[in-house]
Amino acid sequence: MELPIDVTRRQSDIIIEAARLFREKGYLATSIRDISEALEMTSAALYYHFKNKEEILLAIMNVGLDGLMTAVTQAISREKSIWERIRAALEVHLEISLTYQDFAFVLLKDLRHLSPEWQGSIIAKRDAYDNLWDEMLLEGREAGIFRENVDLELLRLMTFGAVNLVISWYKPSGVYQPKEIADAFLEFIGEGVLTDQAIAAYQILK
Amino acid sequence: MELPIDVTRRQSDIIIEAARLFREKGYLATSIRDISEALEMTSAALYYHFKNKEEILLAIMNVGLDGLMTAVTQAISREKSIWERIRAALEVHLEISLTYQDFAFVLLKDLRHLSPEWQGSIIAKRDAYDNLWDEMLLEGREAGIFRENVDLELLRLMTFGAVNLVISWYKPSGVYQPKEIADAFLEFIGEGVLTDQAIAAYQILK
DNA sequence: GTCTATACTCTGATAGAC
DNA sequence: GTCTATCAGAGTATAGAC
Repeated sequence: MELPIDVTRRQSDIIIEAARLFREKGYLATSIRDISEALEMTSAALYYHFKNKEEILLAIMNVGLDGLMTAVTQAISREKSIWERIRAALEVHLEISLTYQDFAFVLLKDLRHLSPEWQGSIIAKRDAYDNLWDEMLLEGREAGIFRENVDLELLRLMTFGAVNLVISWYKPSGVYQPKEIADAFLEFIGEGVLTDQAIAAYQILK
Repeated sequence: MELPIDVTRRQSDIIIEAARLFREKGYLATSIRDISEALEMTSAALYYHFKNKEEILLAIMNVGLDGLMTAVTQAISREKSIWERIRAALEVHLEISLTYQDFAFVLLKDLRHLSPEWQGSIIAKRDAYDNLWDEMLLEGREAGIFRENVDLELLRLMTFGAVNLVISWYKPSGVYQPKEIADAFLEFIGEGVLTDQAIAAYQILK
């Protein structure tokens, strides 16, 4: 697994293992010793690579958000129509969230364990990602994809909410792949929010 | 606030205050001293009322689940048609979850901090509640309320998922009341899962 | 970069007086 | 039923040798 930011090889090992443990046991329930033992090093050695436990949490969150933002931005830029951009964004969002489940999980659950200053920096990054979606959904509405009465912020929240639900079931070994789940999801919410015109277009694309 | 199970007055105080703190700071981040100081007593005094910290968590979960089960069961028994029973169950589920938010929150987030044995007892109780819903939704499908292709377990999961989303925004001081939110939710998912016949019936009932 | 050793703090929990 | 006093253990983090 390659991490998208400027960290040393050893830092990257620590981030990946810590994310796994934070997900498995929770941030507070995971001790510095748990992490170091899983990496077959002493707890003191960890402090050479990170200033403290909180900085490991911060690194996990930054890696997770940067990875998601980069992947979704790239996916969007490859598509021409707004409909295809939304579909691709959903698929890649799901794919990244499911592939890097530990990061997605920590991002969702452990913001409160960051000090207020760091919390602010992560929230700002998350807001930028949310904005990307809101702009895309707005463009979608202007293009007549969504019914007039659909609240777009609510739609984004429900979309992310559904994705988070999926994270709690999904096993990488299972039969469903992110693309299939994204399609099933579009189908499920489809009749509720999409216009007849959009549904017809979707049938053609499949 | 009256608690529905057999606890002393002081135990009830502790349960309510602990639930508030567990929600605010998290179970592990809340110390026995935090709870006792909030109640203006010493940490040792707490141990007269509960054997240990875990038993407080268990009591919160039992109170929360019993309260939900009782309220929803009663609401269902008051309604005649399956459609009205489902609508009433949704409304009361929301109302209880929003009125006793601390309990709902702890129930959702802190199961992992219970020892395996206690976890089993809470999961069994939760399964009984889920079953109540599944039976009701099944009856609804047999009565022709839901489209044939709707997966009922998925519907329940998405319903609870949406409710959980609401819990994270809802402020009791706000303008929206549980009944209004339940109606808005029915409207939102309505066109996706309900049959035309059910929608028509719903319009009449409003 | 990693180790040993250790300082310091906070935690859950108990004993025993009142 | 609540208190004072206290303990054992675990937690984060650091100092300094290699």
